[in-house]
Amino acid sequence: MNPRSKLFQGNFLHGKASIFTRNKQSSRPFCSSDSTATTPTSQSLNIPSLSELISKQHWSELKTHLKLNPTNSTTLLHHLLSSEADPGLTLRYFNWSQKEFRLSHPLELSFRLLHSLANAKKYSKMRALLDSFAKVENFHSNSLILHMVSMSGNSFCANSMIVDMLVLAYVRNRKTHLGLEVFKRAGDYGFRLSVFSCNPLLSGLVKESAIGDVEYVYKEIRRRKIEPDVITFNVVVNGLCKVGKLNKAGDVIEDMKAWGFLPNVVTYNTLIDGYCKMGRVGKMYKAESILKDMVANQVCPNEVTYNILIDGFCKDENVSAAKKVFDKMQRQGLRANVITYNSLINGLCCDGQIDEAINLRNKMLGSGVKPNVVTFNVLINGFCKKKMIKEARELFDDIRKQGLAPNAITYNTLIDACCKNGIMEEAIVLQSSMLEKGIFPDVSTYNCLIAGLCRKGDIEAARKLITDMEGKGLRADLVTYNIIIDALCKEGESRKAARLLNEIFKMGLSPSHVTYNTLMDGYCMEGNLKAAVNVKTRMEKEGRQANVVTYNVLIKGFCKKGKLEDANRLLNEMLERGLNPNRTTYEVVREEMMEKGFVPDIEGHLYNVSVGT
DNA sequence: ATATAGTATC
Repeated sequence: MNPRSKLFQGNFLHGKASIFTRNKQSSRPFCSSDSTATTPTSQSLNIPSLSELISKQHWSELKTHLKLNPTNSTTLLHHLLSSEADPGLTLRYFNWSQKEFRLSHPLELSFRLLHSLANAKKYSKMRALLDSFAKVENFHSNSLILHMVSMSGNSFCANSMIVDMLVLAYVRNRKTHLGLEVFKRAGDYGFRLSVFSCNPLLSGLVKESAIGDVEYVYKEIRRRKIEPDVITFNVVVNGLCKVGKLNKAGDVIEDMKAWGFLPNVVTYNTLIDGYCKMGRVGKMYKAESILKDMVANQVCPNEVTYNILIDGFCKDENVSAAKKVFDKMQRQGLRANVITYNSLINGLCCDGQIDEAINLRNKMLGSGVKPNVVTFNVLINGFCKKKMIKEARELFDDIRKQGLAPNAITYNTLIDACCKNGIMEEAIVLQSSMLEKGIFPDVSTYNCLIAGLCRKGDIEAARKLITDMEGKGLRADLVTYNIIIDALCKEGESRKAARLLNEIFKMGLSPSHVTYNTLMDGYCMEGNLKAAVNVKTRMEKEGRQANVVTYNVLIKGFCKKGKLEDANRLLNEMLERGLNPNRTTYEVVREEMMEKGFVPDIEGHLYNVSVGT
């Protein structure tokens, strides 16, 4: 028996620090575990000759020696780890034996192997081993795992490295929350993590929109004095922007400057995109002022910067401003790419300028930029919005001629158009043809069809389709519920619709703005303004601020009942909260208030909206 | 390892 494993066992069983562990670590959380550590018994095995077989890589011969008793393979691993065996070879034996005998060696041995690989600087082998570990790992508690890591090796550096790589392995295998848990525990042990794990962890948390966790990790990076880099800050800024915490995103940029890091083009682009997508009144003005800041700080805008602004202006229903940015971009010597064209073509389509959109597509072809399936999707959508189904179908047929393939979004767009134009049969045919092409109808496909049936007032058929969909393993999502709620409201069954809110929570979903706004609209149509206002209160209690549509719905409801003073009060409240009135707001006010001789306080502002700023 | 475009519900 070798001294190392004896020490290991004593240490493990009694929870005392061995001479190999630092005093600091003796207070680590102790786990009484299923100690799978086996005491090596070499009597029955001829270790030297087996080691010889491994070094010669005579696997089949080795198999015949070991297969009588597979626990022998673990014993052999023990010996390899305790001897001077080459770690690379031990790793090969480790992988081979696990696969050959369909077993998992004790966790402790995996980590001892990692330590010996670390000593031999075989970092990519460590990553691969941890990656396969993270793939199957679900059941061990991370406190046990960290305990194992710290017990199975004596180098603090190697411990930190292994934990760092473990976080990365979890994140890469889409187990972000396990990665986060290890990150937290690593703090208890004092292990030093690096940007190589922290950045991907942050990025994974941003993708899951776990913004609270992003902020926690960011704080911990500062507290634990982990060296960040520009990317660390950029990811955090992105996370904050995605949930609309734009001021906090600005604070992080100030932090980074104080830390000695200069914001780069990605930092600025991220913040500009944040304002474009989540900003309120004057957001595009703000976006352009960030662009000016960026230039003043000698950071040169790139294609992405301009693409973000073009899309921002288009979504803000200001295509002419988007066109100006498009021209400016080319004057700066930057080439429009497929995303630039797609964004602007989409903007034109949404604005009803389908001919302009086609012209731009031709210009795109002329300048040698190849369209992709998105280009087709936005144009098909443009034609569909104009009820030009024939043209949309022609474009659909062109996709394959261009050597491209339609995707689920292409089909969904067409299916939705058929449903909206009363040709449900066509929609069903398209749905089955997508199956033939190996593109699986998704929840959106069903939502289009369900909405189509609801529009016809056939809620029963819609419910049947939901059952059908769930039979195919697709779960109803929030949009599905919103569609049903809308249908019930339109049938004058707002109370029934309201009961679906509880069902939404039961499904582990949470109602969105659309859900509440739809229900509010239902109550307004029934003339039950009190119930509608209660929905607004409930929504705000759930942490969802009223948006423009909320106000439009309520204002319309109050106007219909002749309560113009109340409608006016809501308009003011909307502006005070920094919300931008849109065309609908304007139309509601024009038609419902002005006609009754009532001039709302914000008429001047609405006038600007109506003519376009 | 970070930033940009397209479908369905109000």
